Amino acid sequence: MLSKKAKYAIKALLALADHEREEPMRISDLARAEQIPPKFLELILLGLKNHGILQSRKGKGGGYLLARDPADIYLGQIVRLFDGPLAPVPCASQTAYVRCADCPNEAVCGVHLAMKEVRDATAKVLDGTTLASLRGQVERAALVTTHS
Amino acid sequence: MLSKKAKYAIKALLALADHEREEPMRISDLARAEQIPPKFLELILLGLKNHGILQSRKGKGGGYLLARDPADIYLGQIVRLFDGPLAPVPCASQTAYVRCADCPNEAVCGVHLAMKEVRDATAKVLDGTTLASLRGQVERAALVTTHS
DNA sequence: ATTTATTCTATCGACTTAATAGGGTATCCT
DNA sequence: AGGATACCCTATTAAGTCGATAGAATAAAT
Repeated sequence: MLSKKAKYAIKALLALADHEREEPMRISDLARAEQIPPKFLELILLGLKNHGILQSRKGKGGGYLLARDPADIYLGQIVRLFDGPLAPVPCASQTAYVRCADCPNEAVCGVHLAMKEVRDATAKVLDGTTLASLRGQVERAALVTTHS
Repeated sequence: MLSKKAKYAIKALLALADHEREEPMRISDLARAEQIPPKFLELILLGLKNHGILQSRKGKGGGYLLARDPADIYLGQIVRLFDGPLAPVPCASQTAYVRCADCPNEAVCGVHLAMKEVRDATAKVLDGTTLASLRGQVERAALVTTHS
């Protein structure tokens, strides 16, 4: 399950990617636009900032803006930040591997083998999708919808 | 995250697939072999039985056995049974679709688009893996390990 | 200085998960 | 018949996580 935090984070980032660069957006405006509880969004944006994904400016005219090019912000990083490793089990994680205490030989563990495939498939999608590419997908989908 | 229930279920089912067919296994033996708390495993096997995946026999010489051929038991069904839909968000689920209350147009929602890809990738793996095929993978992995 | 807007810490209730307890019921064997 | 065996079922609990809110502190602009 994707947490609300991760979901809200992606929505907010997409909105920021759509917004003019170098032009900060306020928490309250973002919250209203994306239907997110403002104080909750506050926490999320702060987390994104502390991980170098967002920049912030305080005071009048301040707010949040992307710290990097949208083509350099991967969904995989966002999801891992809020929800932890992509792998369904720790022993199948590439970025946060933890051995199973009980498992005598992970190389011949059915659960391990199957879940490693799941984690690879998930990582292929999320580490292959950037804010920019996702924005492109949304635009193309909007065109299709309009034409019908 | 894969729950312990789902993890234990897969382990137990694999053990049953390895075991001679028509020959029941006791909860206590399965629990010892797979390092699972016996009373917890009891609950899990009962669930599998109530969904037609296992059969049971009571009394002396009783226990649990597979209700179908291992080639007809899909990991996707097991995981869904214990952990719910594979999709990270309800609006991306094929088997348990639920619309997002706040989302005005899901066709152009970035989260929806990305998570649908994740769910499809996950489903491709889990609905493409059976107890029999997984058993095969484990066997092949065991050969490789032995040869080195 | 005052306004604006982010920063930080603490807290809350609701829900879920992993596990255990304990009695009930069906079946087999002698 | 009757005990032993082993599954069946419901309830409970302790711990942890999640979504959300509160409120004061800090920094920047005018």
